[in-house]
Amino acid sequence: MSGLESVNQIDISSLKVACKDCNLYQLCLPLGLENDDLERLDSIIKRRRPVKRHAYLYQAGDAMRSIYAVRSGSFKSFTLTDDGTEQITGFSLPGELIGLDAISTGQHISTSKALEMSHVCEIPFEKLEELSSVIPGLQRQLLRIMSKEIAHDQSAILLSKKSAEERLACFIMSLANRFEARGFSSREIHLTMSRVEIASYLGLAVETVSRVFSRFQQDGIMSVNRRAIEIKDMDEVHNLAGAKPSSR
Amino acid sequence: MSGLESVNQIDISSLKVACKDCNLYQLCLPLGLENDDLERLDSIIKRRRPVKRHAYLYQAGDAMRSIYAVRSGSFKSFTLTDDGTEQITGFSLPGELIGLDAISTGQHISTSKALEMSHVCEIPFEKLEELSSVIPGLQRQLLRIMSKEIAHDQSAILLSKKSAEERLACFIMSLANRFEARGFSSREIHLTMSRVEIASYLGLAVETVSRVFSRFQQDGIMSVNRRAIEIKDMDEVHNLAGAKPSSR
DNA sequence: ATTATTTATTGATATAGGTCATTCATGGAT
DNA sequence: ATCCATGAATGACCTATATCAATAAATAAT
Repeated sequence: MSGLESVNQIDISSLKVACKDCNLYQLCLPLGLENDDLERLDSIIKRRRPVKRHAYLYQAGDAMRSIYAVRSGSFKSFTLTDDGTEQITGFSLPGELIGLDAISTGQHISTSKALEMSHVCEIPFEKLEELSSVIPGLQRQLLRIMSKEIAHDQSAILLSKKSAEERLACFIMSLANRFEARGFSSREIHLTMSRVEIASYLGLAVETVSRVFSRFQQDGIMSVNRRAIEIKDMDEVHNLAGAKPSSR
Repeated sequence: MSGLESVNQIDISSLKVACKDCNLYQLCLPLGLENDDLERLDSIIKRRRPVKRHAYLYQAGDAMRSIYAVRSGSFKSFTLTDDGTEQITGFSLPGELIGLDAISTGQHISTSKALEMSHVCEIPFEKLEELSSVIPGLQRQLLRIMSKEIAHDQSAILLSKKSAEERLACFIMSLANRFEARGFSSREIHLTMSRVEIASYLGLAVETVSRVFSRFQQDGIMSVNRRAIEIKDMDEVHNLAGAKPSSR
């Protein structure tokens, strides 16, 4: 297979899938839309483009013109400290929208970077706003998605009150749930992010993340082989994740 | 002044202020709306009601029918652990909307409780949704407010990566900024929440919050007298808040 | 294939912040 | 005015997790 053919294949696979044929339909923005409405939404989606591993979707400070729906792959969102350290605020999976935090200021406040070869649908925000005032179902779904993001972020705020074990269990649990909703196994998880990235997101040291993974494995809760996780005792992960920090 | 008159007064002060006469106009939902549109929004706001100190606006599990705009006073949002400990996820000041996290599920996932005698405007969500598909400016503003909430929550996620001093500085800084936007002093702050509540929000022990406040006072950064804070060195608070956790 | 580089694990030690205990202040109730 | 209950501050001590250091395993580069 030549390089050129390969490029064509990518174009085909990434450009030709309309919302109505997308398997993420019921997780993504088009949920609830039918026929005409769906096609109108489809028509404003400027292009479905591939994003290479480690490529930026946008950077903090960029003007926000579009939001993005992840079609395949995964992304991390982060800000940088003065000394250049990444502060990861979240990970995005297929069907999730990226860039919603920038609507209010019109400028991206965080940077979004692909963790692996990924594809996104670019949705020009101005057109989306216009369209959603004409299509009630679209407005509805946009509000619901944003509300879900708020709810998710608030549960992430609770992380700062939890122990290292609880944090990691919450993280794995969240991934398992999200994978399951996407039709993947919730037991076997392939992590696309490094230990450093997990640690940054959870507010822990890398070494602590490693150690807690090892402990989980020793306790038979999950098997851990670098980025391949297999959850053996889902109930226990659930318990650990749900277990709230001790009170006095 | 008799009790009855007092009640009437409350009714007058809380019921008679239309959005167009509200001093929170430019911070709240009506921003950008004019004349007719503004009055239409005003007409769906079911009632402006007083909420006594320690009274609930809603509780986790309640069906979400309305969202609320704080007119005066302040609120805390929290969930409970198994053992009944409050996990505070945020505080709400005048002009801010409460309940946005419940749109996605239609059920409140957290409880909202007044920290002091407060007033809210109750906005039936169904009607708001209808109205915002007719009034583009309203849709716009609703999206902007939700986006701002997402951005704010994401900055709160960063707390779990910070030291106790940084967390408290961030907290004070956020309050100062929000008060300033509301036309209050950003230097002299009256905290309406207890040390326990601050500690819960920041994921620290009460004692740590006390100690850090004392340290801030010793260092001449602020004067602290129970709930009365006076910021002496705003730059230093800013530095501490902005100072990102050390990297290796 | 071989070497270099990144990523992950594990151990030893240090420390920030938690926990327990006591005292002091404050504001509401009697 | 006095008492009581609650909230806040401070000290002594301990523990969870960070930091430093070394090694191993897995990719990437030559």
